[in-house]
Amino acid sequence: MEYEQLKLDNQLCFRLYTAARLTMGAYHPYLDLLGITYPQYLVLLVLWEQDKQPVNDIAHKLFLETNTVTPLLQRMEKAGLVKRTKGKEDTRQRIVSLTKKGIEMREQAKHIPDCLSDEIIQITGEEEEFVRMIPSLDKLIEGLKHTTHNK
Amino acid sequence: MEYEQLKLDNQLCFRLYTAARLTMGAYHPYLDLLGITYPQYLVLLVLWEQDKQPVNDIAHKLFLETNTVTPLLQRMEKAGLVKRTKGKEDTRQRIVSLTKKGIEMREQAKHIPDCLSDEIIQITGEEEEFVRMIPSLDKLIEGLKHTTHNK
DNA sequence: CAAATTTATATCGTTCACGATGCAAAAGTA
DNA sequence: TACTTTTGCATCGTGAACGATATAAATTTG
Repeated sequence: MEYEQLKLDNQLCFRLYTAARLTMGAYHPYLDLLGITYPQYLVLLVLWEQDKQPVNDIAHKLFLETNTVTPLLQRMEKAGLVKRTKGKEDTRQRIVSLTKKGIEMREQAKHIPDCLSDEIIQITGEEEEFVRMIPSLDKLIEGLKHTTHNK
Repeated sequence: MEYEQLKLDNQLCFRLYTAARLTMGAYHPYLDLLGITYPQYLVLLVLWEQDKQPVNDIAHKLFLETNTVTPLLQRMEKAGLVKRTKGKEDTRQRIVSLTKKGIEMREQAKHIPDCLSDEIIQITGEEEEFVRMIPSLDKLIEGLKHTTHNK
């Protein structure tokens, strides 16, 4: 049993990695209709809650690096979802704001979370159990932020 | 409250996505010492449990597509961790086997899971709570496999 | 057995994710 | 005020992830 810990079956991270990918897969049909990807959907969630934010704020809320978010925003700008303007007080900043198209997409996206819940319930007969993981996941995320590499 | 469901705070998938990325980040310092990435580590876990498997079996165990795993294996072959030989009964198959270097790495990787557990415990004062998520994650993953897009 | 279909893997193009690095503007310091 | 450091964002290179497509070998069918 010397290598027992190295079995895939014993690994939490592998579950998170897999569950995250498959969940994003489940979003795919809905996001395809809107012509956006899951990370782009996340950016929209952030902007729908509060429009006109600098790149840094968006990256921080998504726990991503700015060098991931910048090209993401460039693609979204090319797709006509957002526009990026120079900051006024701090000209280093790029303020990201929603276009008309980006604002209107909220209405079409409104039902996605419920669609997904329904699908999960229909397939697994469960929902409560998964929602109950949220506080644990938040605690884990909060802890992982203070890991050597994630600081 | 019309858009309440579209808040980042209410999204399970966002937690999974973030937790998975940050957990992989926590593995980073350990895997760097071995010169491998997290997905490469997963492939090694699979091969350490059973050497000499076709690409398809590896992909299936990791819930990945073969067009993700093939380039991954090519990089691992270039790094001298595995070799890929033509299958004998079925010549379409590529049998992936560990090299000496790949076999020996198991010894160096042996303590990684415990190192990570210790780190999590030290930071969050918790471990049980996260381990308790595993059955729920497995149930979720099993369900998600039967989603339209993940079939 | 020959033709059609399926299967195993590979290749290509696009989008993330992120380390390393660069650059200009802002902030701090002498 | 001149100089140094920090900050905000961008660019580049590498490694995933995956859809679409290609190709050859196996399997099924007629």
